[in-house]
Order: sequence, then structure tokens, then C-alpha cells
Amino acid sequence: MTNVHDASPDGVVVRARGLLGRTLHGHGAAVRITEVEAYGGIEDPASHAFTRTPRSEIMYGPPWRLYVYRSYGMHWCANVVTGPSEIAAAVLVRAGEVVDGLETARARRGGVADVALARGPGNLARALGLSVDDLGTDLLTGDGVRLGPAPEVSPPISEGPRVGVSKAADVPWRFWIAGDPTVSAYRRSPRAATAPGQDVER
DNA sequence: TAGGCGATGACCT
DNA sequence: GGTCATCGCCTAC
Repeated sequence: MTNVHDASPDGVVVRARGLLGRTLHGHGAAVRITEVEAYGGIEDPASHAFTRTPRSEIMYGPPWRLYVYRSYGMHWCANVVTGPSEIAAAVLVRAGEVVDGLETARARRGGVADVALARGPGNLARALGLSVDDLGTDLLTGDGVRLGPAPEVSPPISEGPRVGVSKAADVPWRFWIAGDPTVSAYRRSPRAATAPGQDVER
């Protein structure tokens, strides 16, 4: 577990958990990450990188880059490439609490409750003003979109099955800050096969 | 060139 | 809590 070797699947999990509580700065707004999902790259059927294509190429590159993709034709989803290059692992940022640029986020989201401003991958990207223009942005040195430092105190973390994925949906690689109101509700993918004996918590 | 598919969001009951 | 609507992109042929 303390084996944080990049090449191990555990490394992805460790990095995913490590993103919780960190701040993600977007365009004119920033959120404190409260919910993430880990994707194991080439070893994970649910990952876009499972099949190497031009779209997923970015994930095979250096870590700490931003991978943005469009879902259902209208939603943008933001991922943090965690690397290493050969594994193409990434972490989907699912939800966050707006901590800066509140007015900007509100304007973009059109009058929803503050806790829902960045609830859900698509909403979070919208609140931060993220789009395909930010694809490949280096989150450590980027001027606009960037990642803040880790919190001094690690937040309490809960884990569970991933949301919305149609494959490997029973892998408990979804992590969120326990009790945080901005965390999106769990919903299993309609296409996900029923996992025997895999009860959904909460 | 055509078809399939999606890591969703919003709305309705 | 459950169901439906949506659009564009990606992959395969």
C-alpha cells in the first residue's frame, strides 16, 4: 500500500485519493475537489485509454496533464492524467466545492444551489469554464488551469463503485470526501452488467 | 461513410 | 428514485 510505484494499479488509487481536498483552478473560478474516480488506463476496460486512439493519446503522455473529453455530445468532463506514460492512468474529477470565483461559477451554472455548482463531471467543467481548449494543459505549471497544493490535513475519505461506467463498474475506485454535500449521488450505468453480490452502499 | 456508443444531466413522478 | 432526452465523437469497415 505504501508501494506508490507508478506502475502499480495502487499508484492510481493513491493519486486519486491524493487529489481529494486539493484545489483545481479553472478560468475565473476554482473548486476544492471532493469527488474523484480512478481509471487504470490500459488495464482498465472502463478507461478511454484501454484502447489506444488519437483521443486517448494524451493520457499516454506526461502526467499531470488535463484530459478533457465530451460526453453525450454536450457535457465536458475533466480528467487529471496521473501517468506513467506506459499505463495511461487518469483520474476523473467528478465534483467539487467552489471556493473561488463563486459569482463566475454561478453565472455559468445559471442559478442552481451553490453546493450543486460543481456537482457532476459535466457541471464541474462548466463551472470552471473548461473545454477542449484546455486539453493537454500542464496542471502544475499552467497559468490558467492548474492544481493547488495538497491540504495540510487529509480529509476523511469514503470509497465505492464508479458511477456511470458500463465496464468494470464493480471496481471500488470512486473516492469522495465523507459527508461532503457537493458529492454527486451514486448512479449505476444503465449498461452496466449486474454485479452479483456487489451491493451498493449507502 | 456509417453506425455505435458514451466516465451525463435534467426532469418528472 | 427512476426515466428519458441529447449530440457529437470515435471506431470500425
